[in-house]
Amino acid sequence: MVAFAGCSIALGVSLPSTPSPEYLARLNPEQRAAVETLDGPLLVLAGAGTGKTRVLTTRFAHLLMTGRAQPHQVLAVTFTNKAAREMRERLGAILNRPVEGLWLGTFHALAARMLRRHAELVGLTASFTILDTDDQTRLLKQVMEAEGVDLKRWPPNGLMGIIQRWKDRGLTPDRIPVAESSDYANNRAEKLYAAYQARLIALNACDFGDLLLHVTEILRTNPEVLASYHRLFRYILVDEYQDTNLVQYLWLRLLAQGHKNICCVGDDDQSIYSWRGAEIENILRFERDFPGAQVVRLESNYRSTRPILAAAAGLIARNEGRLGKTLRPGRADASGERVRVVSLWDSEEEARMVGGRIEEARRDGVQLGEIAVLVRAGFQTRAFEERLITLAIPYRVFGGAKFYERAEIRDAIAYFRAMSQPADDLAFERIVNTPKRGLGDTALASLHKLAREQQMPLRIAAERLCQTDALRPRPRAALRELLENLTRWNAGLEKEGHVVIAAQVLEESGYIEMWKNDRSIESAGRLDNLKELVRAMGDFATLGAFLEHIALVMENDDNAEGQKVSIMTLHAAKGLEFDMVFLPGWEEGLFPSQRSLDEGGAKSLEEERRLAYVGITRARKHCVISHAANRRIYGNWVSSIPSRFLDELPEGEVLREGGVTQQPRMPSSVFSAGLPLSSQRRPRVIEAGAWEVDQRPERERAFARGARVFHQKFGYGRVLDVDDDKLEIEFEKAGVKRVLDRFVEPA
DNA sequence: CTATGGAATCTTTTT
DNA sequence: GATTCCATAG
Repeated sequence: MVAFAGCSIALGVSLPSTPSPEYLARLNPEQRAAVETLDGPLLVLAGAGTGKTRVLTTRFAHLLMTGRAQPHQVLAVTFTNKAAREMRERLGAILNRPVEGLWLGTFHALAARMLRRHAELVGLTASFTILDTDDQTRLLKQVMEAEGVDLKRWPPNGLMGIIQRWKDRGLTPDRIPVAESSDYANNRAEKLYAAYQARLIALNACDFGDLLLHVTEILRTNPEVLASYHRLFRYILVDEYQDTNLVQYLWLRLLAQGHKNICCVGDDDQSIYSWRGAEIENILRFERDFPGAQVVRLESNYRSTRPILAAAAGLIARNEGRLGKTLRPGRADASGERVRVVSLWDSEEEARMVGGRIEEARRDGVQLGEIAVLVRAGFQTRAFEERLITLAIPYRVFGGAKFYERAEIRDAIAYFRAMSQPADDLAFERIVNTPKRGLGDTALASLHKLAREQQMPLRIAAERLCQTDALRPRPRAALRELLENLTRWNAGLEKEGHVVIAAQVLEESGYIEMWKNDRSIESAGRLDNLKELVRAMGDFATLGAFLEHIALVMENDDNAEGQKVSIMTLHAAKGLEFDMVFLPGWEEGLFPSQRSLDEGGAKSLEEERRLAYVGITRARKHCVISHAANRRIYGNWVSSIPSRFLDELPEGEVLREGGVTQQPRMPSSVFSAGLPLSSQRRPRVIEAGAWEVDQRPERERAFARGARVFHQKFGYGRVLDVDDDKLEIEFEKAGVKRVLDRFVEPA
C-alpha cells in the first residue's frame, strides 16, 4: 500500500508524535479537534471569523505530515478559485515547499479534470469546450427557435433558469419526475432541455452545470470508474459545504463511499446562495447522510468586538432552521463600541453620511483599505461612488464588467476556438462575419440549412458549400478564405506556438483592422485589451490550457494597488473582513428584498437574515447600519419603512442615531463639519437637497479642449472634445472615454 | 447590411 | 436613469 513513513521523509519533516508540531500548537482546542479527527465523516461547523481556512489547510498538511496520504490522494474542493489558491499557498507555507500534483480546486475545475478523462462515456471527446453563460443562452435560443417556441412569450432566460436548477439537482432530461415538468412553453420544457443537451453533445461542448452533471452520471453508471477514484482518494476535504447544491452533494457522496473520510467545513448561518441552487439542507442533514459522523463546532471568533458579535447573534437567533452555534469573542480586546443604526431622510443623505464618516475615519488614521460599504443590490453602489468621487476618496467597486466578458475578448476567443475546435459552431458563428466579410443572412441561411440536413458542424458544411455554386462568387471567396485561414492557423500551432499564432489570427483575420477603422471612443481600449489577451496567453503552456483557464477562472484581474474603500454587494463580501463596515439601505423591500420574499416566502426571509448576519460579521471594530426614508430607484423616488432586521437587533448592543420622522435638512451639518478643503473646493447646488428639482450647477467650470484633468477611476487624461456636460477624454491609462464633467477635476 | 429609435428591463452571480 | 435588445426604415 502506501509507505507511511516514506512520505514524511520525502517532505523532510520528522514524524509528529509528541511533542506536537508547531503548526498544531498554534490552534485552539476546538480547531485542533477539527484537524486531528482524521477517520470517518466529520462536519466542522465554523462560525464567521473562527479560523476556518486555517483549520482546513492545517488539516490537509496534517494528513500529509502524518503520512496518512500522499498529496494526490487528497481531494480538496472549494467554490472559488481564490479559496483554492489560498489553500494551495498556505499549504505550501506549512509544508515549507510548493506542493505539486494535488487534486485541489473548485468543484467545476475538478469536475472538468475528471470529465476530460472519461469524456467518451457521455458522448464527448477529451477536448470538449466549456461554454460561458452567453454561449449557453445563444444556444438555447437557437434550440427554442428550431422548436418553434414563441420567444416573446417564453424568454430563453426563464428556461435557462429551469434547466440550470434541474442540473443543480443532478437531473438529466430522462430523470425529470413527471410532477416536475414545468408548464413552461406549454409543457415543453423537458423536451427543450433534451434538445439543448443533444445540441451540446453535437457541439462537443458543456455548460457549467454539465461538468458536475456528467461526472456524477459517469460515477453512478460506471462502477469501475467509481472504484478507481475510491482507490485514489483516501481523504476528502470540502470548503463552504453550506453552499453545495444537490449534484455536488451526490458527487461527493459517491466519492466518499470508498474510505468515508470526508470532512466538510461550513456554516449554515452563512448560506446565502439558494437562488443558485445551493441547498442548506445538505449541511443540516450531514449527520444523517454520513452515519457515524462527528461534529466539531468552531465558536471562538477572533475577528470582531463583543458588541458586533452580540448584534449578529441576536439577529441570527431569529432563524428557525439552523444547527445552532454561538460565537464567543476570542480576542483579548473584546470590548469596543456599539453597532450604530443611523436613520436618514433619503439615499443621498445616506451617501453623504457614509462619505463624511469615512473622511472622519481617515483623519483618525483608519486605512481606506480597511473600510467597506456593503450593499444588497448592485444599483446601490452608484450613490456611494458619486459621493466618494466628490470627496476625492479612492474607492474600488468589486464585481463590475469582467475582462473576459468584453466583446472584443470574446470575439478573439471565438477565433481561437473555431480554429482548434471544428465542431464549435457557436464560435464559428460568432466570427464567420466578424469583421464583415459580406456574409449576410442569405449566405448564413444556406449554410445552416446544409449543416442541419447533413447533421454536420457548420465549419464542415461551409467547406462543402464552397465546393458547390450555391453561393454567389463574392461570399464564396470570402468564406473560402476564412476556412483556409482557420486550417492554416491551426496547423501552425505546433510549430509557432499559440502566442504567435494568436497574434497572427487577430492580424490576418482583419479583426485588428476592424477596430482600427472603428472611430468610436472605445476602440483604442479594445485594441489594448486584445494586446493584453495575447500577452496573458503566454502564461499558459498550450492553447487548450488557456481556454480552460478563461472558461473556469473568469477572474477580475484588476490591480488592487493602493488603499481604497471597497464597495460591493453583501454576497461578494462573504469571506472578507474590514475594520469598518457600512451597511446602508436596510429598508423593507430592499433588504429584505421584496422580490426574494415574493418568490421564496419564509425560507427566503431567513436567507435574507443570514445575509444580514454575513454583513455584520464582516466588521472587526466598527459597524454602521443605515436606512433612508426615501430612495431613488431607477429614476423615481420611492418611500420605504425601516427594515424589520433593525428591530431584531438586540437593543443593548446598538446605538440609534436620528429619527425616522426626520425632516429634510440643509446639508450644513454635514457640509461644515470640518471637511477637508479638498471636498469643499467646488460646492455643488445638488447639496441643497435632492428632492428639489434638479438644478444643474452653472457651468462655472467648463473644461476646455486640451485641458489636463483627473478622474477618480480612470486617472489623468486630456480633454479631446466637449459636448455640453459630457467630455471626451483621452486617459493615460484607460484610453478614450466619455464622462460627465462633474466626475473630473482639473489636474 | 447598417443606423436609428423605441421598448423592455433592472437582486444576489463563487463557476 | 441607463443599458441593451429588437424592429423598422433607409
